[in-house]
Amino acid sequence: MVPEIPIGIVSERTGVASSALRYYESEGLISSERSEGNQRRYHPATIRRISFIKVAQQLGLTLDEIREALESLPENRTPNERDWTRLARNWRPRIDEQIGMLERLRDRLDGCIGCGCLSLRTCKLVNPDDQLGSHGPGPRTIIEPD
Amino acid sequence: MVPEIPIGIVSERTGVASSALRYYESEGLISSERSEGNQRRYHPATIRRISFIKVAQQLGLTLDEIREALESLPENRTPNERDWTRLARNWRPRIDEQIGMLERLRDRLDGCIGCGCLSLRTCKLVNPDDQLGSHGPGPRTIIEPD
DNA sequence: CCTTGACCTCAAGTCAACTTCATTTCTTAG
DNA sequence: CTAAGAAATGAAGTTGACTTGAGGTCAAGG
Repeated sequence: MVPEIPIGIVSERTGVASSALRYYESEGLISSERSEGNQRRYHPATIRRISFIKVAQQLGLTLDEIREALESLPENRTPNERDWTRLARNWRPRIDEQIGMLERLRDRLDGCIGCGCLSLRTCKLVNPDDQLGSHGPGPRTIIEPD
Repeated sequence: MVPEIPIGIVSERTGVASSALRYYESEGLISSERSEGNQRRYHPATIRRISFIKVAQQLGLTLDEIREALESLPENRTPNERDWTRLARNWRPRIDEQIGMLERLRDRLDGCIGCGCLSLRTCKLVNPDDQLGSHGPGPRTIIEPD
């Protein structure tokens, strides 16, 4: 018998509204048991799961993608350190990529917007590798590495 | 008489769909003149403006915020280097902040998610400065500096 | 002149991620 | 035991940022 936490407390602890928690459940991101009177009771590990969801959202992942990531967790037991660490490590490249994108943006914005070249297809910020159209139309630099 | 560019070309050059350009106009982010036959004709400077909008979106700004930023540009003349540079500089802190947030995330994710402390309000990732509730409920670290 | 493709407008639709509402049921402190 | 406050449900509404659709106009090549 694990302590079971009501939705209000989970909401308070995670900063996620109760309505959002119900929504997450309807979307298959989290689960709950029910009390005698049909109210949700959460396993403490669910709080970690919810924190994970929030962090993932900060990274720009959609709930769909997050659910997919969460599906790699074991269902028959409470996820342990190793499980979570594995998940976290998968994000490393994604985080590095985002940081790189922002650094490029920062380092070039002044000169690039300032000089007006942001309007040209030859701009390094907009087309870092000069491969125009290689990934469909439009500026792409900010998303792609040098 | 400045060369006036039709919407399709602007779309092609910026990678923004024509429908989106019309939408931006309806939202007051860009403007256009009209041809004899009532078709939109854009000033070349508008392309730079649109690129700016795209970059700003990458930074997570809403169109509302972007419009506000753009309103600081002069309306009676084509914005020059100085105008754009000033705008770009305003973003510097914002970009730095985002980079910082991601670096903190990267540096702590392994240990933090791994050890399970992500579920606790004392976690550094979730509450870096231990000022619980100082900005409303919920984890905030990823958004705030050390 | 005709056809094709680019444009026009306005209304409505879409998608993600929730929130709000109305109504009913639990749970718990006094 | 009772009243207040927390929770449940299902449907509908919201917000941001566009896209799609219907029905009509414009512009250019053959």
